[in-house]
Amino acid sequence: MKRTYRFKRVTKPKKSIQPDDSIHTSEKSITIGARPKSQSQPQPGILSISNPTLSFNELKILPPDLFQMDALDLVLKILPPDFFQIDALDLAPCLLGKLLRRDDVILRITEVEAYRPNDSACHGRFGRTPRTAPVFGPGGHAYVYLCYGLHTMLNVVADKEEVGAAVLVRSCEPVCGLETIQQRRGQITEKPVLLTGPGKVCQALGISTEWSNHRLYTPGGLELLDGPEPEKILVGPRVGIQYALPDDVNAPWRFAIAGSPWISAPKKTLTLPSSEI
DNA sequence: GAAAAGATTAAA
DNA sequence: TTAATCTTTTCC
Repeated sequence: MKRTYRFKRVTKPKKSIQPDDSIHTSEKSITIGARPKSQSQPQPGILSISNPTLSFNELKILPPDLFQMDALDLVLKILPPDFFQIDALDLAPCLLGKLLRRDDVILRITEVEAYRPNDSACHGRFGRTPRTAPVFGPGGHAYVYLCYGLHTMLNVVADKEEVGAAVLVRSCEPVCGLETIQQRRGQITEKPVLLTGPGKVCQALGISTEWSNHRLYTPGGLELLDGPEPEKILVGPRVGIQYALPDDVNAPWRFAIAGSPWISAPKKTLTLPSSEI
């Protein structure tokens, strides 16, 4: 398994980190900006990272070069298998804010839907079939399928083996690798239209159905990483399941980060839970 | 073996 | 609003 470190910013960066700033990495720190070798302490205007935690905002302003380096392993943490082995209804909101990484692309999950056992909208409702077998595997695997013969959908398998539950990733916000995302999407834009919709997320990650059953908790390929927790969460009924039983159609099992523009249509059906109003 | 439908998207 | 597109499941 990949080693994980916790990092902390020990000096304030300049107003913004420039892409051509030099980067120094070592076992215990990442330093960005010109820093004379003779000086043991970071100078003002230099970002130096050493134990513990790099914040999400800091992550976003790091220069692209850093993300092609092994140093990235020092600041991003892969979530362990245990994280996924819970009810899909509990896992779904927990996935908001988490990061999906494949090669130089990192996406922050902004919208999800839970699919569960005894749920007439869940692909597991027909039992274990060649396509849905991963859904019945242990939590933490990917379940990827083709929808309408055109679009691939990425699910995170939830709960214990044999349960048959998963969480659909419906929308994301770009964190790293914008150019690669735009290239794969065939659309040069930074607006939400780039990543709001489950088919778009898969396209941006370059994921096909061959990725179904891939382990998200092992380094390499497609990974699910820890990320900043959202402040408030919106809930609402799931999208595009009119064929299901009324109780399941109405179940509020769709979740999204409140205030985020990176949410797919329809948005009006999402609200703060009654307990927070 | 045939037919219907689908956890969608982009364009008109 | 609709076409595009194809795998899975179900029905005969």
